[in-house]
Amino acid sequence: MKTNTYQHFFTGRPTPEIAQDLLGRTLTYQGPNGKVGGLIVETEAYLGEDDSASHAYGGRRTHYTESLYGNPGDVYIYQIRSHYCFDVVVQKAGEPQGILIRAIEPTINVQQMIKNRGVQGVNISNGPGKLMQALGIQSRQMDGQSMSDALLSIDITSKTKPQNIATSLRIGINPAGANYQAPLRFYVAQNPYVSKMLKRDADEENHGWEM
DNA sequence: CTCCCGATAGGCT
DNA sequence: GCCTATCGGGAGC
Repeated sequence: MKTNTYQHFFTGRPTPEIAQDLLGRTLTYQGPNGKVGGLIVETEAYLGEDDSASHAYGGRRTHYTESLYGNPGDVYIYQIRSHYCFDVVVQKAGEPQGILIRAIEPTINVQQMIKNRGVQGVNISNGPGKLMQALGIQSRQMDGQSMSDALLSIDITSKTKPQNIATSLRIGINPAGANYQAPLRFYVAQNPYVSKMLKRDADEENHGWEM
């Protein structure tokens, strides 16, 4: 049962562990121009009410953040400036933890994603707003839906194993107010589609995946 | 390549 | 008005 599999995957272990386990799994979107998607190469964990960087900090629960409080495997889509970003909701309902998908390596219908973005190369999807534009998602329409029946989903039945997983502080959060200085950003070391990637660190040979 | 700044949209207090 | 889990362009190294 797909629903139960989702529940099992997205609950019952620490959010940072789930965030790492998402690396190398395939994110797909069944869009109006066909299926598009790629391998997840970068994630960030947001730990809910006690995490000052979380939208649910201090129990903040509004119409806008409501879907963070939903079931494990639900979609949380929000907007920052003119960009849309995507979280997977994790942990049990009512516990507002989430994992931000920050970058993917395009693998499915790459030409369509190039078209959606208007650029080629790593800039197709090396950032949370960019990957959403690459997929062709430019609204909050799917916010609150379960991935088990949404057009947007993650294949949790298989993954391409990263050779090495690197960690860092999260990007773009206010360091002064952050309760969590912990390294809650995870990425596939040497994968060129990771955001803020230095060119000299990118491995053009195997993109950081196990062979 | 790295740093810095302005643009831009929507929801909150 | 204020804030933000961003992006892309431009200046300077």
